[in-house]
Amino acid sequence: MAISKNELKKLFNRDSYEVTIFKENGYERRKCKVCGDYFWTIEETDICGDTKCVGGYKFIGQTLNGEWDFNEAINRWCGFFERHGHTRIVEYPVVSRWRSDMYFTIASIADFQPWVLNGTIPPPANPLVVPQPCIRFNDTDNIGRSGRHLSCFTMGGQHSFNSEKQNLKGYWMDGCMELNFKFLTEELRLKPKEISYREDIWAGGGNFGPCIEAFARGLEIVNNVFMQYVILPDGSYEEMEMQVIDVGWGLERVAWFSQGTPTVYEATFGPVLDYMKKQTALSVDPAFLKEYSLVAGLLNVDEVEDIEEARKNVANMLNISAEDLSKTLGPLEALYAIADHMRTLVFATADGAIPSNIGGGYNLRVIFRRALGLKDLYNLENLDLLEVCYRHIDYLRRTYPRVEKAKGAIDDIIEVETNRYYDTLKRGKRYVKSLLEKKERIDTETLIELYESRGVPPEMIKEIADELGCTFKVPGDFYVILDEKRQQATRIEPEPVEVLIEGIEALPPTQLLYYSDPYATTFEAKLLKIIDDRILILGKTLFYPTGGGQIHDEGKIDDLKVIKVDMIGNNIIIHEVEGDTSYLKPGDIVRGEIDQDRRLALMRHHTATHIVNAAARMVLGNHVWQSGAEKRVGQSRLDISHFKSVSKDELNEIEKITNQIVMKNLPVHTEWMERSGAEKKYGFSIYQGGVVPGKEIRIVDVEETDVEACGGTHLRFTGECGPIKMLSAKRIQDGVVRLEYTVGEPAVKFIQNQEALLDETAKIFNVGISETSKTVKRFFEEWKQQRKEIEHLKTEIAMVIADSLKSEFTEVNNLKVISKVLRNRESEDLIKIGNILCEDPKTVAVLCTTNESAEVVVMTGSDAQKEGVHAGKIAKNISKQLGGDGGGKPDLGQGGGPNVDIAENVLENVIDLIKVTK
RNA sequence: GGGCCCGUAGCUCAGAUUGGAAGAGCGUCGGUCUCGCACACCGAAGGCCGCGGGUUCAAAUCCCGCCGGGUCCA
Repeated sequence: MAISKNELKKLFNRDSYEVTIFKENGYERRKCKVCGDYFWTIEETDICGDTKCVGGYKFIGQTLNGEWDFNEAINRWCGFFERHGHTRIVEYPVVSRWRSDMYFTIASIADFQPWVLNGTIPPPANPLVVPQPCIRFNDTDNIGRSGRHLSCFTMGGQHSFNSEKQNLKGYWMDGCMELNFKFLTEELRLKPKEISYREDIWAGGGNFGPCIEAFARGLEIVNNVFMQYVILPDGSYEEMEMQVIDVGWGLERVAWFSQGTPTVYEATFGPVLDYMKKQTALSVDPAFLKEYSLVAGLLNVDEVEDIEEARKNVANMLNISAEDLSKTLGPLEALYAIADHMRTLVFATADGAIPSNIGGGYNLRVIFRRALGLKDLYNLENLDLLEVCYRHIDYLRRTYPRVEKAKGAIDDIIEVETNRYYDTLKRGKRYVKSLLEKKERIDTETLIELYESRGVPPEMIKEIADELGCTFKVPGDFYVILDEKRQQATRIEPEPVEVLIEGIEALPPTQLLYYSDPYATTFEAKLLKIIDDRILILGKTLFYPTGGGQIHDEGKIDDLKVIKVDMIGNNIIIHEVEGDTSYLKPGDIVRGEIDQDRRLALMRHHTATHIVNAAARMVLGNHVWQSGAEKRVGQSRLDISHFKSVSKDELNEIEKITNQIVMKNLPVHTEWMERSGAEKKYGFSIYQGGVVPGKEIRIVDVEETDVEACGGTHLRFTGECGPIKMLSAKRIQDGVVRLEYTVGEPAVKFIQNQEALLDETAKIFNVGISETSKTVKRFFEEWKQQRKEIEHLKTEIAMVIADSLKSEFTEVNNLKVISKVLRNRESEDLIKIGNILCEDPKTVAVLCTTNESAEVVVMTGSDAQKEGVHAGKIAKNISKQLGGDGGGKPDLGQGGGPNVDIAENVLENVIDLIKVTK
């Protein structure tokens, strides 16, 4: 960002922050003597109220409002704002499929980005509140230990939108702070003097604005953010057209504050944590826990350099050693973390995310493995993670009924992931053990390889080394080196070059004829523009452009062949044609005709894709989401999220169901709908294909089967698909399975081809098709059998030949040199013969066989080697003479060359050679 | 989306840098021992070195592509 926070601060002064509620209640502006920030208070104090500044939490053990549990906190909070003119909207999924720039919903405002904030569509209500479950993975190390960090939390989004252009009029700072004050005093029953408000700046995503943090009893309860300015590319800034109140209440935190429990976890996980404590028979002295939690607010890796260091300080304050502190709290912190991690997994699974090694799935895998690791570290055998998930579901569904959807897959996911984790551990341990036993030095390079490729952290190596009694020290800079390596690896990818064709901005959007009648083949249209003599832009068109995973139509415009169709800019379709366009000029009426066979094939594949998607969900479970697709003429593919490979049986089942849907001949309805209306009616599962831009979206509804937002061309009835033949299911990534299939005529052709292959195979063996596999198996077995027999026979032949050669030696320097050219043998045979000959240690065997080329094997007995005869060198020399090359070791040399004819001659001179090459 | 690692006997893996005879341990089967079993000892069987190309006289080994699995990160 071009402007620093300090520079931004200068833009706002006392007047920027003094809202009506401050004036009315006599709040005065003061400067905090600890942090130096300005804040507003009624009290005679010069400390702002932040946890750090007041020296820890002051609300633990106190309640004011009747102890709201998690669900009640949400209802109370929503209820308050509903009574004060807000509409409560249904929360969005935690998996942010409507956005391509993030995997998980990280804040309530994300629900409205980009479509609402950029003015494409109006907000669903104004002002509104939404209890939005969010997932963040940036503080995982703190979870369980800080007492307040969570990987999944509910952000109570309080939003008010202001835009003249769109005629949106909500409240701004005065109204916001009034509501804030009211909630804190009337609902949470805080006294006005207990509340202090700190001035700050909020900046993010190219926007910034003032914000006011509310503190009470040593806890920041909420940050009121006012999105007001946008930063321009040149570093300057201007007022946003749409100004938004973005207040994100941490509703877990509200529940915590209301109950005054030692940590946020007790307040949030309710019965789940009780169950976990009971299962593990874990208890910590409540008095100690309270004392600890009062100062635990100071533990925060963000603001304290080193969490270990911070813990030492806390231990000091409690008058115990850091080790004792860890020992006492470790297991409890593990429970907290496990509870948090499983809750995140529940939410994510309910919305269709899956642990994997890619994308957001990796974060899920990491936290799940962290949970398993903690469970093992503290020997929490009686803790059944699946049961923890079920209890979370049971508790959460009171507010979020949709978490029930996690039930379908979470048992399988946990089983698969658990096995994977322990398999990896086992493999890693075995490997490290073998390294250590071989007494190999484990240098930093090996450490990095172990970590990055085998998932073995250095700490584990240390553990294994200790077990084996080896010495091993984890280099202190290990993670630093890793970091550096990563920074080197991260290159900034070049922005995709925007294809901007000059002069098209002025053109109106092309009228899309393919939607009104996808079966139409000809049309007439006015030519608006010709670019580079090959790109035509028409006023309207039947040609479908590449998009939404469906490739473009082909056909003719007049007599020009259309080879490519794309949509650019503001819904303008460009046709790339082949041929002479010189006769055309803008304003001409042209006649278009699309290739109907191709279009129909594409429609069959597209409608079939929706059917396959639905069938996959039926067979594999509701966690299945589309994660990519490509619809072509001959065959198509659909990538789905699934946590293991799809078996052949499952694929067959999918194939069966898809064809049943086809045979039912269900109607396919298409309809344009307003975005939020469609979301309300069908839910977020309509975004199977990912991001769909625009105010209005097109809904494709395959009756009783599948509803998706989709811009493709579709059939009227499923029966028109014809046969759907599933071709394959491959796991292209962990967590993603690619289904390939073909539809209609190409499906028939494929089946016929398969049959032909089988026929051909059966014919070779001269058996019926039903006998083929049996026969092939028998042939393969026999082939192996006979190969072995040949092997034995070769050995016997070698013995015979060796026997006959034994006496054919020439004595040189007390060595027995045997050289012989054999016909039609293999070097393998020569080695066998040589082996027998060299049982006599004085032997030097030089053997050659001639087929299309000559192969040479030279072998030496032990005495010959002692004399310095080098088989490899001799083989090399001979092979070179034969026009090739060779080499080898002192006892065995091999080589060969193409000059078969002179083999005899070359070997005749071998004796001289031995003398020379000694 | 990017990077890295691994596919060799039923299982777990060596061999790969430096191309030159496919190995070990466990398991299986047989034998010795025993009334019998286990142990111990002796022996044997068991390999399209993931698949397909390329380089080479020669590839488990080097290069390219594919398939299957694993792992670290944005």
